[in-house]
Amino acid sequence: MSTITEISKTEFEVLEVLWQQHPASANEIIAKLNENKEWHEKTVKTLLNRMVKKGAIGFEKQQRTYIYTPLLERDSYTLKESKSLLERMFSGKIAPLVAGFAKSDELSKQDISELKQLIDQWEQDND
Amino acid sequence: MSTITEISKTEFEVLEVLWQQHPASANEIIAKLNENKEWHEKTVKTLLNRMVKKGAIGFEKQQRTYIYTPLLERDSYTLKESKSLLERMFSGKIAPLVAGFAKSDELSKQDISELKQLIDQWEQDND
DNA sequence: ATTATATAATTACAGGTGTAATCTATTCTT
DNA sequence: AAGAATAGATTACACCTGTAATTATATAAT
Repeated sequence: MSTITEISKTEFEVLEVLWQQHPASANEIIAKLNENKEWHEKTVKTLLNRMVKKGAIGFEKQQRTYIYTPLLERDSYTLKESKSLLERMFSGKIAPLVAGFAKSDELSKQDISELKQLIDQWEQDND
Repeated sequence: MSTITEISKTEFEVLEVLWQQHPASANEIIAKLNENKEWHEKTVKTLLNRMVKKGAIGFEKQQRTYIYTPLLERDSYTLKESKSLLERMFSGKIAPLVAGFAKSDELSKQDISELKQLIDQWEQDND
């Protein structure tokens, strides 16, 4: 529910596949993770365990195996993290972050058009 | 020079005041930090020490005391961190991050106008 | 029923972090 | 000169992280 939960970067990667597809067993999660890079089964199990303890995910027993589900919403978690970064390095403002990308040529035509789209939408919704 | 350096959140806070004003002695840094919240002198010294070891800051001896200087550019560090977050949670795209803010009403009229400004500038500079 | 196998729980372990206290060498006071 | 104050160096210490190995337990196979 409320995002008091702190999760680490690797824990996030595991949670990510659970967000994409849940509920899921440890083995399903491990298989999915291994599509991208090598993950040791034991490592993933440890991370799942830690996230259970942190309350970031929950599970149901399906006989001997556990079927996990996220207890944390992706959107609220990423928003919290984004706000934290903005707070820490850009006085909480979004523009300086975007300016940093612009300055070092990290923005594509596509990015710009997506941003314009968002702004248009915002302006329609507000005022 | 090249930003290989990993610094922690608290280290960043200390480095922040050094970026604002350098070179500076430990005491000057401590004084500045304490304008905002309580910082124990020993803690700050430890952090300075660690950053020296990491190569994030350097110093010159002024008799018995050290005068510190950042060896890391703020802009490149914040850009690196921003990119890292975007990579990890938004497939490297900026728009979804901004969309998250919009969705939860975290954008002000001011933010929007700053973003528009940036976009205009970008369009002028590019194509 | 015994053994092999699969799952989860517990333990490991080095390196980072936040937060200091203690030790050591030097400089300022008196 | 002797003692006090100070700056930096070293040590402390619990908790988090990344990365597993080991152990215990339950189930499947023979």
